Amino acid sequence: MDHLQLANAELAVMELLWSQQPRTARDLREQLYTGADKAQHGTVQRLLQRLESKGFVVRDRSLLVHMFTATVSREAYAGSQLESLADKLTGGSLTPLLTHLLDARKIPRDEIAQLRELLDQSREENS
Amino acid sequence: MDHLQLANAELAVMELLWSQQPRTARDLREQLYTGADKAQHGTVQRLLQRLESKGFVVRDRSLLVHMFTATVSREAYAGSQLESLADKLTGGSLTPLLTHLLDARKIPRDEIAQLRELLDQSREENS
DNA sequence: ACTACATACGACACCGTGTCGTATAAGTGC
DNA sequence: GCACTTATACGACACGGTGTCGTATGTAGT
Repeated sequence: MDHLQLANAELAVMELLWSQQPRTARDLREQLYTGADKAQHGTVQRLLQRLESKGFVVRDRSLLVHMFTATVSREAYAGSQLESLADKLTGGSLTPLLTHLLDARKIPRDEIAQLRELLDQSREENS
Repeated sequence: MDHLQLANAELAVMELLWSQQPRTARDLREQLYTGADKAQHGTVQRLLQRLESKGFVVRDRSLLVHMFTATVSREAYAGSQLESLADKLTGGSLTPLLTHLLDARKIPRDEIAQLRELLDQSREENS
């Protein structure tokens, strides 16, 4: 059920849910289309419907106005995307993905430090 | 000119080029469509044309039969994809991308060691 | 019953992709 | 030069995903 992609508009919806949960469709609509010239009632509804069928969102139908909640955290989604990137391009391993960025000095020093810390931490847990 | 995506068939062409350069369109066709039932002459040509216009490939037109070469290495492409993933999902920083995978123990121990080594190496160079 | 607001979903246009067919050009052998 | 082979150029098409809307249907409140 994984490795599915989120399109732009879908991602925008997820961003909102990640920032606050649960939310109503109306709330989402007002946040997404502030210039609410017209009635995008259906658009958001459709997006949510597709997100639901992709498994990224669940809705609480117990109330008249459904409440929507993300089933996947941003970090989990990011991780799965990173995984599928590695699968597609580097046989599943992460190292080659980073190699070029490091060589090209595209990663700031403090980010590198942060990554080192993350890896250290993970080593402790695994011991 | 970056952050462009490669589609499946396009990626397959790039894979071949990455494994050996330069190549002719015919060579690529024979590798891609080994079951060469029909004549995919045009298909590969089209793919190469689009890859060229996306800037992933250059062709040497000096000969009658063009020679095709990738302009981007697999590592560079992988890196740029990783970057755009970070831009889209985590404000450009890489750490959150890895966090979940590490927490979920999805990265084998030796890969972690490999990453640590990579980061150490990069620290030396930057000093 | 009327109104206000929700959901459900068919329908559409748009774009990228993968595919093919055909037109055109360039070289080879006679 | 002519026929033949092989290459490139590119228009055209079907297909799938996306974003959008319109409309039908349902439910609660007054």
